Amino acid sequence: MATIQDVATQAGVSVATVSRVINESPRVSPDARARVLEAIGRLDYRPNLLGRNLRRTEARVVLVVLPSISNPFYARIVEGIEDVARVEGFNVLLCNTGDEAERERVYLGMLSQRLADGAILMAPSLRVDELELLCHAHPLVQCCEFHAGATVSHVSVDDRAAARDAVRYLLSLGHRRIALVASHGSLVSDHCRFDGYRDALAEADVPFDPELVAYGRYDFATGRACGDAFFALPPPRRPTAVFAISDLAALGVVQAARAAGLRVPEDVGVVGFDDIAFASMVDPPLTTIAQPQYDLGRTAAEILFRQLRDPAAPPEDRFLPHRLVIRRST
Amino acid sequence: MATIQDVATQAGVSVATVSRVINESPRVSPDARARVLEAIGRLDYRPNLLGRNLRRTEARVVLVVLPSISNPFYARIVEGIEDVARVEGFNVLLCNTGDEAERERVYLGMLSQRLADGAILMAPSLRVDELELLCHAHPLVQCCEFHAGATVSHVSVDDRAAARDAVRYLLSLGHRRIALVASHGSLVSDHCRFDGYRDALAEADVPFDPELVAYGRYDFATGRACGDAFFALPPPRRPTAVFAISDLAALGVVQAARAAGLRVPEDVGVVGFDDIAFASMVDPPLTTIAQPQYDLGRTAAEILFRQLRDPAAPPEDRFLPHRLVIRRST
DNA sequence: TATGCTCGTGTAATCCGTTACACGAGAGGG
DNA sequence: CCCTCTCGTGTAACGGATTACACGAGCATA
Repeated sequence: MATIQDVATQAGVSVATVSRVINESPRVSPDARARVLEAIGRLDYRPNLLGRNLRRTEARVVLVVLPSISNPFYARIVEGIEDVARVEGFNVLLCNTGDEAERERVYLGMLSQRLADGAILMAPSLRVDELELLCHAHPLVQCCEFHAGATVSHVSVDDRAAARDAVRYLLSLGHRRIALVASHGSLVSDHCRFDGYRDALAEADVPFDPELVAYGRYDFATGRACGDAFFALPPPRRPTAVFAISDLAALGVVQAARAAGLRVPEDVGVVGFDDIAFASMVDPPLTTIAQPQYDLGRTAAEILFRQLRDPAAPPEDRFLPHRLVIRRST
Repeated sequence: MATIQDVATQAGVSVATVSRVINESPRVSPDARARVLEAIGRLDYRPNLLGRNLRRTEARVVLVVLPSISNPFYARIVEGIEDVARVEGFNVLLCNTGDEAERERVYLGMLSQRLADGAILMAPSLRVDELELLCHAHPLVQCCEFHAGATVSHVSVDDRAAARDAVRYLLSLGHRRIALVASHGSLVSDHCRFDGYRDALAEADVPFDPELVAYGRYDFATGRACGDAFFALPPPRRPTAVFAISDLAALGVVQAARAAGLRVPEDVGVVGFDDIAFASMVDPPLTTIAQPQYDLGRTAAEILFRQLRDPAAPPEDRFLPHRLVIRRST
């Protein structure tokens, strides 16, 4: 593989001049530039970026840390991040943590090892203090999920308002027994969506009934299990509608309803959260709170690059608008 | 940020000794080792991997090139690749090409720029000659899709046999008007699945009817459009079953059937391909050909690392077993 | 003609580890 | 007591680029 030295020799100039041509410095005579370009072409020279990166102390890589890329909700966000990163000349390194804090730590260690310049965290399993420490040393952005109170940039929808909108809508359809598939992790969306649910009930003077809240994760199995529990309740206590913390969980609820011999939406209404592509592919198409996934990704990346350019920039908290998408599951 | 020199000074040894400790060379006295480890701890030293990588001329990165991570079929494969890469100490760089050959070229350029050591291609849009050229210079594995005849390693299921099994199964249910949602790209799965379809029809002496084949891509919209066309046919000509080239397309077909007032599976049977997680979450759960996605990823990675260790290793062609998963859409 | 610019270019230091080679000390054998 | 080995360690070259600094040439100004 040709090196910059080979090009220099071939073109009859010094390595400095070759480097200047590559980096489009104006201080190169047209003549020298032509000879260098010619040599580069002849030798099929491509700069060794390991050398450049070492010299510049940058990797031009951003970490995208998430529990699992198999969750289609993240996939679309990643595309938003990638599109911004590409125009900035950065690469996206995918970091599946499987929700293990230790794997997350290993990946984030790449920052201090200089293999990455910044990171976007989707659902941090790190403790707040670790996060804070880290963000003093490296550009960091939380996307969608975040630790409330941490002085780390973040971008997300207003989860509380979004959940409130979803439940208000169910109330407006006349539902009074509205169940919630929730999660009690340490992330804001867990709390906020729960709070939004209670907000809406309180507004409508519908008493909160703990029997109508089941906890789990954000996946299909959780929805199925919670749904099974809800629909096992005898008719007066059984919910007539379910608000699920994610579309995946909502799909599980729909399946549980069918298994219990209930029709959606006639016997039970279901609302999801996220608006993944699948929400509109299934039958019945899912009513859900749409998160602007692609824009969440883009925005997170934009904030990250701002911090990369100006390390002194203060952390930003950005909220993007959500949207209630009414389909046929309600 | 501390460098190896700082550690050396702090520990009262030379940088060589520090390096030996880090790389677990046996030629270090227990005493020196202890002092070095102590200094590393005190300074919170982490080796700058840019320096190491330059010296070793490796990036410890594998490229995973695919059209779109939003397709859940790929997501699971990526996890298989990642799990193997992690134990090898490699990172996975995600390369969404959006099916643009140019973007694919840019990403693969990272190989010659030393930012990556090898690549796994999911659905190459490069020409065969480019591929061949590339694989002489760098370890390369094609996963799932591949250019037939290219002397580049690959791992996939036997697409032709798989499609044959799917159609045989529909025939065994008594279907005679079996439609196919196909694709006419240059990839093998396009051809092979088509061939398998014809194989099965021929075996059963069912005449091939071009009216029952529609072409598109692998996505939901394709399935919907092709399904709409099929179900617009008047009853004697209308298919009683559809075999779709992917689960996503099958989902589109199911939606089209519903839109046409047809019940699945009573009026029309649908079989997909891939067995993505969603196939079992929808209603009716999809009968499909399961590809061992995770293992496809693992195997591709294993072949890649074999080639990385021994660049002279001959290309491998590996076929993994598929499986007909019968659910309720047939 | 001397002075001071600008311009183009080259030399060499630098980024940070890794490792070939050299060297001195101590052990063991003859 | 000398020779040979092994062991632990250090020095310095090296990987491939970037860039501060220096320098000579050419030109304009005084």
